[in-house]
Amino acid sequence: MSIASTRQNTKKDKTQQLILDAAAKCFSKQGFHGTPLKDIAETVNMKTGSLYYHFPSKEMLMQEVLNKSVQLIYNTVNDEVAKLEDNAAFPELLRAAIRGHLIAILTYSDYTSASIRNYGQFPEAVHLASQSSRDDYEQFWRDFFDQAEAEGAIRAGVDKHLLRLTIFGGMNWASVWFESKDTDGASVESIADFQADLFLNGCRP
Amino acid sequence: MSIASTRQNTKKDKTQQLILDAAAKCFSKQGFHGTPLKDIAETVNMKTGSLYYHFPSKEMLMQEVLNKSVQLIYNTVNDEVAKLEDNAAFPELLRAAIRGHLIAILTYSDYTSASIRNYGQFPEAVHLASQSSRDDYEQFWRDFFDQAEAEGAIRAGVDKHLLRLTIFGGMNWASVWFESKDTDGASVESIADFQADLFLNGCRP
DNA sequence: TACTATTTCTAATACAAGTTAGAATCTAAC
DNA sequence: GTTAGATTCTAACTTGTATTAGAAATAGTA
Repeated sequence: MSIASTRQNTKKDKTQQLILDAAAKCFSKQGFHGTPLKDIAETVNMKTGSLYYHFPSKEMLMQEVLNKSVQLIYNTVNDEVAKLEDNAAFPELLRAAIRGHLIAILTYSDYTSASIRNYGQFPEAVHLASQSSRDDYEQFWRDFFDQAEAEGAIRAGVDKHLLRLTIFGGMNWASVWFESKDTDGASVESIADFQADLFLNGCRP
Repeated sequence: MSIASTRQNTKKDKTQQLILDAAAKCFSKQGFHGTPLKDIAETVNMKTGSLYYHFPSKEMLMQEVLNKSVQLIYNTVNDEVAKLEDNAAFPELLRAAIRGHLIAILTYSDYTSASIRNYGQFPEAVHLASQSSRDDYEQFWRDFFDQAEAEGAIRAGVDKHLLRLTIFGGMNWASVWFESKDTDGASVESIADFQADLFLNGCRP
């Protein structure tokens, strides 16, 4: 209802996007409660009150940022997986899914880390508004590991639930440490390859 | 200067601990900026102003919570590792270190998730005050993997830096999802065993 | 140019929150 | 029981912030 459908190129939509971008950037750095609307307004060269012509409340702004974040991640993961051959095996699929998740998280880091870092803290209404999208994405990964297990691609005795949560942790945590290393650090692809390899094969010789 | 030394059993120290506990609980749930002092005061049946008899500012409260959090984690990890035989091999050591980190994170979850979840958001002064402790703990893990590599316990080509960051992610993320599952979910020990096994051997058959 | 709709600004409101000073209360020792 | 010290409360002050209503300005159109 909010991302794909409001893609007209009217001037109004354009400034709405600018405001949303500014909000994502501020929220990601200072948190929801730590960000005054004044900061967001200044980022787009506006006065605070003017924001209300485009958004009904600060909470709604956060809601849009969170929704867009989930959409971006889900779409990117789907894209990366879709690039593979139809008969791709589990290791390739996992590598692609991790790559997609990391690309989204680290490319659109304003949106995703605004969401990931402060998810626990914003109001219940914001949580509820993104619940179904997040459930969909979670289900994607559930199905993914279910199928892998059915194919015998996962070692017996491995708890799929903990597996998914641990992999999520490894990926999402990257949004915390990745940033100061714009050029010198590892590339997103190489991080994805590393993590996929680690989760598949471990670090032992 | 703050944790071990102020362990007298005077009434003053006791209420200071109560306030610190309340602050940790509130901060962990609502974040630093999202927590009014009123909430902390009510948790210990006080009026807001009375807190200032024990703490000079809200920021200092956060600082103490963060410091205690780092200490708790580091100490617990050391304890778990120290329980092992002197000649314990890398897999056992890693399992113990992960167990310690998770025990700390999930047992003292008020303190640790107050710190982990909002670390990026609180004022610079708070960051600086905990910098050295955090550096020490990070160095512990660096040394740990350096030695493992020297012993040939880590597969050639595995990036130790990414390895440490990814393992940290897997562990720290547990502070986000672990909580509603007090009894029905996996125990802390079993989570630690699972994660150690995953990072060591991967999930493939 | 004049008129209308869109967008932004100004200024005020209302309330919440961190902090402080001094009064009030409680505790414990003499 | 009185008194001194420790602890908490009351009541203010100041600042900041989300939100709103209406004025001003801008842009587009006939």
